[in-house]
Parts: sequence; C-alpha cells; structure tokens
Amino acid sequence: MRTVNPQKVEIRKREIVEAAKICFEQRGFHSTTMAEICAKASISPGALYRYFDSKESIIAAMAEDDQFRAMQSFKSALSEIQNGADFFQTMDKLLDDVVTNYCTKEQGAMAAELISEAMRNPIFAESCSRAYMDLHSHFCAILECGQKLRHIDESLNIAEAATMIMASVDGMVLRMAFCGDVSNIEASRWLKNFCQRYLSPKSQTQSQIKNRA
Amino acid sequence: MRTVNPQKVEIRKREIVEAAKICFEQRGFHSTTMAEICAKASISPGALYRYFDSKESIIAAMAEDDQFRAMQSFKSALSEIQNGADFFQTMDKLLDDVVTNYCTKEQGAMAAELISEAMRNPIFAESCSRAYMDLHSHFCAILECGQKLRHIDESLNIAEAATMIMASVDGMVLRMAFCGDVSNIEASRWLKNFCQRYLSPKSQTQSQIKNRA
DNA sequence: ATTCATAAAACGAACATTCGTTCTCTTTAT
DNA sequence: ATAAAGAGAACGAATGTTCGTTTTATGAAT
Repeated sequence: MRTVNPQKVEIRKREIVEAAKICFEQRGFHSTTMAEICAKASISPGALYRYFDSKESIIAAMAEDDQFRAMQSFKSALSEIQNGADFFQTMDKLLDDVVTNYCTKEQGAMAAELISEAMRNPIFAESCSRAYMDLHSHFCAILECGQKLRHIDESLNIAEAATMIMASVDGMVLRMAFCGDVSNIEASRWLKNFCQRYLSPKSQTQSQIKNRA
Repeated sequence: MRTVNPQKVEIRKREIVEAAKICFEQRGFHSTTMAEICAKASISPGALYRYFDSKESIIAAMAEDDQFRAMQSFKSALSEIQNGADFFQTMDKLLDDVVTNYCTKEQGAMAAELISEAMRNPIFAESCSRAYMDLHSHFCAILECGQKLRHIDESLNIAEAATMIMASVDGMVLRMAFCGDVSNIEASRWLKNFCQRYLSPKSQTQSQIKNRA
C-alpha cells in the first residue's frame, strides 16, 4: 500500500504558496481567485484543497514566509555587527538590502494588502504584530551596538529610534510603490542620509536642550 | 412639474459618503456590502444608485474628501509660516494635527486599504499620486521657509527631506494602526524629535563630510 | 388656497454573476 | 491491492446592480 511522503507534500505546498504569491502580487488578495492560483500552480481545486483548507490559510503561509525572510536580513546584520563590523557600513547594507528586496511595486502592494488584511483579521493581526515586534527587538539590539560604539547619540532612546527608522522605511516602501517619483537609488541614499543625521551624536543646541526636557 | 434640487442632491451624496466611510473604516472596502452602506445611510439600493453609479465611485468620492482635508492642514501651516509664525512651532502643530487626526486604527486601516486599492486601479492610482504630489509640493514650500530662517540645514535637499518626513509619518500611522505598541503621545513626541534631529543644522562631522561627497 | 400633472426620489424584490469550497470519480505510486 | 494524489464538474452562498413600481415634492392651472 502507498504511504504519504511528507517531503513531497512540503514541496507541493511551497509550489502552491509561490504560485499564490505571484497572483497576489499582481491582483491582490481579494481579486485573485482560487481558480487563478490553481492555474498558476498547475493543480486542480480538488487537489489544492488537500494541501490548504482555505484561501486564507494560503495567505497566512505566504505571510509567514515573508516574515521569515525579513528576519534573516536582520539576524545577519546583528551577527555581523556583533562580530566587529563597522556600524554604519552594516546599517547601509541592511538598508540596501531592504530597498532592493522590498521597494518594488509588487512588494509595496503586498505590504499594503497585508496590513489591511491584518486590520480585520485578529489572528492574522496577532501574527503580523508579533513578527514586527521580533524585528523591532533585533533592530534595537543592532542600534544598541551602535550606541556603545558612540556612533549613535547617547541621549537617543533606542526603542524610539528603532520604531522611527522602521516606520520610515515602511513609509518609503509604500510611497515608492504607488507613486513612481522616487528611484531605488534615491530611496537608498535618502534613507542612509536620514539614519546618519537622525542617529549621529549632536552638539548641544538650544532646541536639543528644550527637546530633552 | 417637479425640478431637480442640486443642493439637496449634494447633501444626499455627502450623507452617503459619510455612511460609506464609517462602514469602510470598520470592515474595509471589499468586505462592506452595498446593503450595509444603504442601511447606514438609510436609503434603498435603487435610490443610492441614483447618486453613485458604482461602489467604486463611492470609494473615489471618499478618497477625494480625505485628500481635501489633508490638504487643508498643509495649506494652513504654510500660510501660518508665511505670516511669520515660528517654524518649529508650526511643524509641531502640523505633526500634532496629523497624529490626532490620522493615528487611529480606523484611519490606518483606511490608508492601507486606499494604497492597496490604488495599486490595482490605474485611475485611482493617478488621483492618489497627484494628491500626494500636491501635499509634497506644499510641504516643500513649508520646509523652504524653514531653511531660509536657518532652522533647516542648508545642505539638506528640500524635496528629499519632504519625502522622508512624509514617508516617516505614513509609516508611523500604519505601524500604530496594526500594532498597538505606540501611543499617540509617544508618536507625536518621537516624530517631533525626529524632525528636529533630521532637519536642524549640524556641525561638520566625519560622517557628514563623507556623506555629502 | 386647492387641485392636478409630472418628474424626481425612493423602494425593494429579483437578477446575474462570481467564486470559494465540496464531492465524486479517476489516476498513480508503493 | 490499497491508499494517496489529482481532476474537474457542480453547488450554494454572497453580493453588486437593475428594474418595475410606488411615493413625494413641486410648479402651473384653476
């Protein structure tokens, strides 16, 4: 008698997720039909439903994939810096990584789609939120290294800075996606410049003193 | 014989858009049904279709409304500063305005929804893009005033700064919407602090010199 | 002021279509 | 021989839109 092959199942699942991702990027979660995903993955509806029990679970699987990949970038940046790499060089690399991998119209569309999905679905929101927190804490660790090395202003709160920078990157990704007025090269340069100006130690000015009070 | 009353038509249209907005904020564009909008606006489907010829056109009307309101904030800030108001005070006020009016779960959901909608629908994208450009150019004008007054680093490119700040604000709005770890008070303070650090003139440091090259 | 004719405004049941999912049957690998 | 894997037609619920009908407001005529 025939036995189930877990490896082949895993491969098929990944194929389906990949196909779905392409569809979602092109037409969004709501507009892509199961029929389209089936066509792209060369599988029948009946067969597909042996691997995923709903459209939603395909979306969830895809989101987890993305989150995993983003985390990889952060983890490698953190280990680099912990092994003595130059802080700003590592930051620049991380930003370049983000810009090249996420600053496409498709990825931007995806991000917006994911956010609006998370907004309605509590289970989905939980997962996104936790993923974000994870990235945030890793980024905090990176920034703390920078602060120890005196590349980041001592008076700057790390959690605040991490949130601000991540928000800026996200905002830029979305901006670039739906408004073609910024190139990847500009985005990358602007983000680096922003990080440097925002993070680097400053001489005490009137406004600084006022601000810290 | 009876004649059409353009004023009443306008009022009814606005009622419908208001009702739709509440529905959209709660459940998103795709999930809210025409039936729900009809119920909220106390109107029958047949009657509603005398005012808007599709669900999409209601969404478009609502988006225009939002764009108009955002523009008002920017215009008033610009005129304030042109009439001699303190630059950072005006900026702070503008940021407070944004945080109080847009940093809600509902508005965040809305923003994400609008972006993902713009991503598919070219006509919609055009309108959003133009609105964004308008805001951007007004914001540039505001920043130029600040630069003339020496509150903004001379070496900073204004278009770049405007894009960065707007992206940061957008990113923060979205972040706050789907991840409840930042309060309005923090967001407001962090954004102000960010603007000050990012914009204010800096003493020449090594990294600065390197960056400008 | 009252009545009447007419078109605007509203109603709401019904339509047509779309689409996620299921079910039964066939094929295939072990 | 048997169970996994796949196919694809069909189902049924959901929903944007339409259409025939009814109600209501308005301006002209009495």
